Amino acid sequence: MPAESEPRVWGEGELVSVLVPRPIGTLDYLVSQGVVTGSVVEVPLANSREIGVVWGPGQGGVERSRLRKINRVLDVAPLNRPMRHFLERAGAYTVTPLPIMLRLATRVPGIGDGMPVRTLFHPTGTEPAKMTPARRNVLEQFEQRGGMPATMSELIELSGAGAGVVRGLVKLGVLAQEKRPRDITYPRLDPDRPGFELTPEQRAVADNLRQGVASGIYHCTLLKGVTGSGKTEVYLEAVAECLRTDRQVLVLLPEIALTAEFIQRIEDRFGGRPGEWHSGITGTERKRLWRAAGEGKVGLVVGARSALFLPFRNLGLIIVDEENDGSYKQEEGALYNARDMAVLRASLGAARAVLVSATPSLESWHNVRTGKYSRLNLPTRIGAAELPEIMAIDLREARLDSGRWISGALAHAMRETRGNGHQSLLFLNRRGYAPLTVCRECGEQIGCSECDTRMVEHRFARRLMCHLCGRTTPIPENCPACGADGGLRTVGPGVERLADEARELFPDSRIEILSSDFSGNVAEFRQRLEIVRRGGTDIIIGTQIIAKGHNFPRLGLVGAVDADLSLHGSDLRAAERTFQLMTQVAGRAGRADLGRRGIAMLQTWQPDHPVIQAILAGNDEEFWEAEAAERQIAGAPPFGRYAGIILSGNSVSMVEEFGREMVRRCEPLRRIGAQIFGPAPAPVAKLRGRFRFRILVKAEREAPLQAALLRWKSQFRIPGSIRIVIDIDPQSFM
DNA sequence: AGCACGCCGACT
DNA sequence: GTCGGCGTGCTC
Repeated sequence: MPAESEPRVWGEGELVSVLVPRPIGTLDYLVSQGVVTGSVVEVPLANSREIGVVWGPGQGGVERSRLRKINRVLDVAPLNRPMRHFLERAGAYTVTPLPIMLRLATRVPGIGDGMPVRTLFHPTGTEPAKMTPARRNVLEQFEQRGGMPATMSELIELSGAGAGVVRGLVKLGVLAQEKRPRDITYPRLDPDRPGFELTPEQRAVADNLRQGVASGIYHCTLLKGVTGSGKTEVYLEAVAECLRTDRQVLVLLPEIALTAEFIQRIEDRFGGRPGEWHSGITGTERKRLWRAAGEGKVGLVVGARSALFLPFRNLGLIIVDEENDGSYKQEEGALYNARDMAVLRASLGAARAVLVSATPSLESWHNVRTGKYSRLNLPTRIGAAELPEIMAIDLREARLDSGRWISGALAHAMRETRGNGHQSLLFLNRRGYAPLTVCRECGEQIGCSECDTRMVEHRFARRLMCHLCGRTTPIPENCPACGADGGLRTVGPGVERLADEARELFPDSRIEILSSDFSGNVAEFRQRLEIVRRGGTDIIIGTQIIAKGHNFPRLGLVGAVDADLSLHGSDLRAAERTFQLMTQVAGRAGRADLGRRGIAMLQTWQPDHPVIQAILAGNDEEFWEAEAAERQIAGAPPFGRYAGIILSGNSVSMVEEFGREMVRRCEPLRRIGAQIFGPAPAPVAKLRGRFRFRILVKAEREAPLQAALLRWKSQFRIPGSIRIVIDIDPQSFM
């Protein structure tokens, strides 16, 4: 890391090294106008241009005659030192080349366009030679607004004339136009508006977090609170403190669908909307927020994991809500875990990190235990709501007919809940109608042509869909393998099919399906949620998406239709995930004052399984202890570390052979005591038409894994037809 | 990553 | 004869 205390300034004719988002990394350029380290610049590169960042002094080694000049310095704030440092460190940790890290931070379309402008029109006072009705209409608008300038869209709207009329008037010199910066600022959030009424327990935790923020030094806190304990209200006090000291706050949420509800809470608390950043945010708004973050002109940003790469000027606090959520791990492109990177970013910028969850990840739990993080607890539910009564339904005794998934006991409880005027929620973590279509004649299971997966029937859309690549096909009449007519059968339940069953059982009930299939349209999803929340639905049928912090005040019963779903399989985190999911889903029930305790029912084939038992007992500490002990024996995270190396290409034999060659020459890895497994077909052996193999590297926690991986990889000349991706801390290892 | 250069197959 | 496939190499 280059030592640097003050931002270094360079003047005309001096040599700087510029990081560009291309694999070459840094290149030397001549300074044409003053720049500092971190300045965002446009440079000529081959026969095109590229946006880059001044990274340090020129490295030399290239003849001066071959050096080119920086085209221009962009009118945006330079990337500050903590930001540059963060990109370097995050890249080093995830074994991601720096140019790709830079891309994460600067890939904002139109970033170089300068301040957004808008064109305003106002009359010059001259009369048009020829007055037409349309022209008169336009000019009258100005009289009505006392000569105030107007935008084109305002004029069209108010006068009913076309844009051509306005442009014509400009041409005649009757109207003048001028460009003004469209400086829509983010509202100042007021931390001193009266907050929520906090209980003494909440107040104590909030005070602790607040003092931490005020201290101005890095620390990470795990905020563990049962569902309904008011975690959000509590950490918003830390947000308020940070805003008070004029530093910026980033709140990360795992799911876009959660942002609308969250932003409303922010508005209620601070009297203004925060900046919002996720894949659903469009061009102009992205540009505006990126710029404002760098200038320190937005106090609070709420966003998905990619918001972590906004160039904050003065970040004081990062909140990671639902920190255990698997979607914080980016699985494509740059592979990073936003939760871990958030902690890294906080530590480099003297900021606080707060990881929030009802059911923390084992990693965070372990970090508390070893003293790396501290922990604050909110064990009590607020209001009259109590933890639900949790019971298991033994599916072996339920004797369900084939094609049925709602047991008699669950149906009975649903009927009672309805009778009490409350809502039931059925949880099933499977989108679509049926996860599998098989041919009864030949046994063919319809799969995706490009991926190693089964096609999932979506009856609503009348198509089969691959949940990995998104490819869809019409539902075939005949078996695509043997051609048999009418032999295709759907197997297993998805939420759509479960809804059919519920409709049959409760024909008079209003039923709503909530799954990520609808989150493509955020507005629609939000509307559906609102209807559900207001009690416009009797039975909610949902996937994982409903386990993530939505508030359903009228919910009386939660039924986990298949509590075993993620227990099978050899995934190391399966037990942890099931525990978290079930606990959170169970926690949905009885959040508000329903006058009676909520009920959670887990349908399971293995009621004696330790995970099911731990959920029934509501004893999470016991669960973590047991899980940690098993991981320690296995040398698995967080006690050891894994890295996955995914090789992909169009030729199976070529990819596999290259993988074998890599394993054969693994001296650099052996030297740090790592174990190497594979190459084996990757968990998804074929994706978008490319065949994938995986090599698994297992190392001790303190071993210099990243450096060894780089040394190892640099031994090989990788053919252009093969792609290699290194995945540090993969989510699944098998 | 782009983009040009360059060397071999099937076409107006 | 040319158009165009994508392998190789370069970008301060």
